Order: sequence, then structure tokens, then C-alpha cells
Amino acid sequence: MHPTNKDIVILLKSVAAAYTLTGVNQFRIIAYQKAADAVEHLTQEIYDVWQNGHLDEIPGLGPIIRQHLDEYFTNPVGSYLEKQTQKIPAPVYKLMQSPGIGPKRAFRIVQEFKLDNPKTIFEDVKSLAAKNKIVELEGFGEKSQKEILKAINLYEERGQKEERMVLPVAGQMAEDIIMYMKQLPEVSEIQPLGSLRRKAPTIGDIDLVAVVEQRNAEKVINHFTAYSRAISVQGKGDVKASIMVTGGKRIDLDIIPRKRYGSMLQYFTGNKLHNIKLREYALRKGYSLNEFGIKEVKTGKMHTFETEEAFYEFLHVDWIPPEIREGGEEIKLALQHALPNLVEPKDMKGEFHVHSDFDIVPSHDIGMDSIEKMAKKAEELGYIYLALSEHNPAMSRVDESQAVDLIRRKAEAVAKIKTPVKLLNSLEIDIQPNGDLALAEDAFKYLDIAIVSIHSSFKMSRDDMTKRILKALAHPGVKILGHPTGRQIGKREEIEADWQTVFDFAKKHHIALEINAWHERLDLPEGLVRRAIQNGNKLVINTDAHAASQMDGLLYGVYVARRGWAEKSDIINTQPLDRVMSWIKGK
DNA sequence: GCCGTTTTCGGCCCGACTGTTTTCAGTCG
Repeated sequence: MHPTNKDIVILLKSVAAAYTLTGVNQFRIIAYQKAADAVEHLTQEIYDVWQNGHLDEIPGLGPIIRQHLDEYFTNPVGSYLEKQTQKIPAPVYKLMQSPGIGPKRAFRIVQEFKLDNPKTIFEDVKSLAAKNKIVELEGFGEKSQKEILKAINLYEERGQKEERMVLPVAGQMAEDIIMYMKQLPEVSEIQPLGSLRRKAPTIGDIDLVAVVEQRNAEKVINHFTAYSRAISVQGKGDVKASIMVTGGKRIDLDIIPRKRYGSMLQYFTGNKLHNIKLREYALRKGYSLNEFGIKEVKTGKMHTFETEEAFYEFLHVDWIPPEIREGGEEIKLALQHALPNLVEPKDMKGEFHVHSDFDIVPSHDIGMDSIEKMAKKAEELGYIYLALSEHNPAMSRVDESQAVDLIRRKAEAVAKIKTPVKLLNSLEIDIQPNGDLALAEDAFKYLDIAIVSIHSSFKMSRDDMTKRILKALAHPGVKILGHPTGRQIGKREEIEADWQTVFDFAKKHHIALEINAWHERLDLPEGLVRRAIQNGNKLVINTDAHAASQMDGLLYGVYVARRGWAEKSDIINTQPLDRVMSWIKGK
């Protein structure tokens, strides 16, 4: 098994902890913490990124840590990183995993009581606390003993299976509480920030900021903590509060007067590395940034900002779309007025991957709505074209001539629909393990366009998988590679393939890479979107809808495209019909 | 150890909260 992102996060944090305890340069410790943070918030598996030779694209990982990771991925045994962690007793790292216990307190406890078994560390500490032993340590007291117990219990209860929400779930949760908060006229504005505003594929907790005048603060905070879905109040102060809602998810609320709203938006949108880099830049210019405004370091004069645009403008930095605030090169480009002009939802003019209920005897799940209904929905969305791409007929259920007949009949059914939307007869065809397509050759003449996707044998060697994909793409009828990595967020890993080779081949043959907008796929992942674009590939954004209502979800694909720095011209289904048709015809 | 729109050397984000202390250390986001 390859190390997961979580493994690497723990590894890097452990090295940072070991350095903290052995007393190395504090900035080296911070560098490891930043690196751990970068990996923790990566939306791709770091192992895959490493395998494809692109560790250098991750901001926060410098040459030295990259080299250590390279060694670790090749063979962890005896590697530098492993050796560093071994300098500290293993139970320390275990103990640190409970919230509120950092390296120093964990080390103190382990050392003072000579706890050497990582397997029993939590039990050991609990029984020490029961005997009131921890209170006796210098620097610890009654309350810290209690806090430590609470932290361990919390970790044991649910810390390990901490799950992040997919974007639409988090979005709905935010919308619900925003509606609730807006019942108060004192809340003049309220919006989600953090990873939700940056449209990250998964969301840990929900951050809200509301514009409230100081005299109404108490009332608003009280209203927030009285939310009916709150199962507990985590914290409550004059200007902020935090609740836990059903499902164990946290919602934080900060309130701010109108005149400081801009700096608060910037501060809580993040991400962390973006903020650090912006503040470092500002500091070189003599300014210190915080959530209340911009301070002139020399004079102490404070500037406040009602809008985020004004905040960035003060620093002579172009406003940066939240989706690309990742701590990479966006600040540099914003200074040069060279940010990309990201694709927007309104640019979308159609899509190529929806499943109708036409009974094609499909190999996988069939759609819920008729072709007509899907076309109607496309019309409502203002689309000018739509491709109906059901799964191919199951080879186990129909023979070749029956399959050909089904495709022909579907073409006729599509042609019969009266709609201003240009409908295309398409299919999503399985790529078989040997790279053959699961469709009789004669059927292709009834298709306007074809998507090919992998739906089986996800575990293959990188070489075999790459060959399999190239063989499928070599078929002249193929125009789109569907959900290329096959990942399902939180459920299935990405397949392993040499993406550079796949991208080069796709580019040469004018095959588009899909950004599948289904919220559990979001595939291509944004990191690969960015590389595909830099490589000169074209992409399409598709919903993979199995019901008309799901076609609204194209938005989530647009977010991924934006997070991958895609402009309108990179995305084929932003283009007018004639351009799309000439792409289909292979020009 | 990382990083760069006055630096490839010499700096390094910022504040809140908590607890155990009388001025700070540890942890977190």
C-alpha cells in the first residue's frame, strides 16, 4: 500500500515535533509544519503527484523536503524522515493526535512517567489522570489534566474517522444556517468563507462572517448558539461563536462591523499559505495585515476596508478569485496584473455527458428521465447543444447486432425530439481491461460523438493502465476521455497512469479530457486540470447526470476548472455550436 | 527549510484562547 496523504501529514508533523523537542532552528520546524499543512489540504494524493514527477508544483514543499519525500516514497525503511521521527519515543506522536496536546506537553508526559508503549498510551495517560498524577507536573494543573482527558476521549470517540463533507452537502448546511441567521434584521449581510468560498472539493467545517453593528452583537451571537440543529456550543465570545451541529460538524461565526468587512473576508477566506505569503509581501512594503485592516508598521496607523477589492487594491495587488488563493504564484501574477481570466458558470453553452432512461440495456446504471425531459432541461439552462451519453449496451446481455440496432434506434429517438437545443447521439463506452472498447464497430456510424471511460479493473500497473487508455483513445470515434482518474472522493483512489503521456496523446488526437462535475468525482482533479491546460489540452465539463435535475450540478465542474486555472478558451463546451461541430469532425 | 517586483542571503504572519503564572508558554486556526 502506498502512503496516503494522512500518513505523510503525520510523518511531516512528527518530524516537526521531533525537531521542536531536539531544539533545531525554529524556522526549520515551521517549514515542516507548513509542508504538512500543504499536504493536508492537497486535493490529490501526494503519492500520485510524486509518481508523475510533479512534487515541485506543491507550494510549501521546497527542494530539501521534496528530496526527503522522494527517498521516503522509494523506500521508507531507513530514510531520513523515518530516522528523524525515531529520535523521539513513539507514544509522543500518538498522544499528539488528540486535539490540544502538542509536542511539548506530549513529550513531558511520556518522559516523566516513562510511558513506552504506543499501543496503550491513551489508557496509560487516563489512569495517571485518574490517580491525579498529571496535576503534579510543573506547568500542569487541575484544568490541563481535565483538558487532556477530554481530548483523549474526543479523539477516541470520533477523531479517527473524521470525515470531510463534499461541497454540495457543506453548501446546503451553510445555506440553511444563513437563512436562519437572516431572520434577524440586525444581520445585514452574512456569507460563508474558508474552503467553502474557495470551492474546495471537500469541506471540514463551515466558516461564516456576518456584518453586524457592535450594539447588536450579543443578540446575534445568542441567536446563533440557539440554532435548533446545534448539539453543543463549542465557544461563545463577544464577536465570535462556534457550534457543533448534528453529524459532528462545526460551524464558526464571526461578526464584524461594516467598515471592516473587507479585511475580514480576506482573512477568513485563506487559504493559510496564501495569507502568509500576502502578509510576508505586505511586510516587505511596511504593512502588517490582520482581520481588522492594514496597519502601517512605522506609524501604527490603521486602514480599514469595507470591501475585499479595496483591501487588495491598497496593496497594489489585483483582486484574486478565491478558488486560486492557494499560496502558489497567484500573488506574484496579481502584482503583474497577469492573473488568468477564469471560466465562469455563465460561459457554459451545453454539455456532452447525460444519461437518459432510453432502454439501451446498459452495462451500468440507466438514467431516470426521458430524452425529451433532458432536452427540455438543457433548453431551460440556455444550452445550445446536449449530447446524450448512456452507458453502452451490456455485452453480456445483447449480441453485437442487437447492440448496433439499439444505437440506431436511439439515434432515431434523439432525432425525433423537437427542441431548439442541438442534440447529439452519444455513448459512454467502457474501456475494457485490454483497452478494447465495449461496443461493436458497426455501431459507431450511428454516433455523433463518443466518450470512453474506465469502470472496471481500477488496479493495474501504471504502464498497463497507460497502454490501456492510449489504446482506447486511438479509436477514431472517440472524442472525450470520461472521468479520467476514476476517483470517488472518500471511496476510491485514483487509478495510476502516466498522465503526461495520456495528455500528449489526447492533445495530438484532439480528444478532450473530461472534468466530471459529479460532486463525488470532480475528475479530473484540479491539479491535473492545471497541468493539462499548461500542456495545451482542451477540456469539457460534464455533469454525468442520471436525472434532469442533476444537470444543475455543472457548476461544481466549473469550480474545479477554476481551481485548475482554466479560462473560457480551455473549455470546449463554452464554445458556439459551429466550433464544437468542427472539433467533433476532427479539426 | 523556504522563498524572492528593491534581497539567491537573510529574513521569516498574526491573533485568540487557555492555563498557570505575575509576563509567558503552548496550541490552534
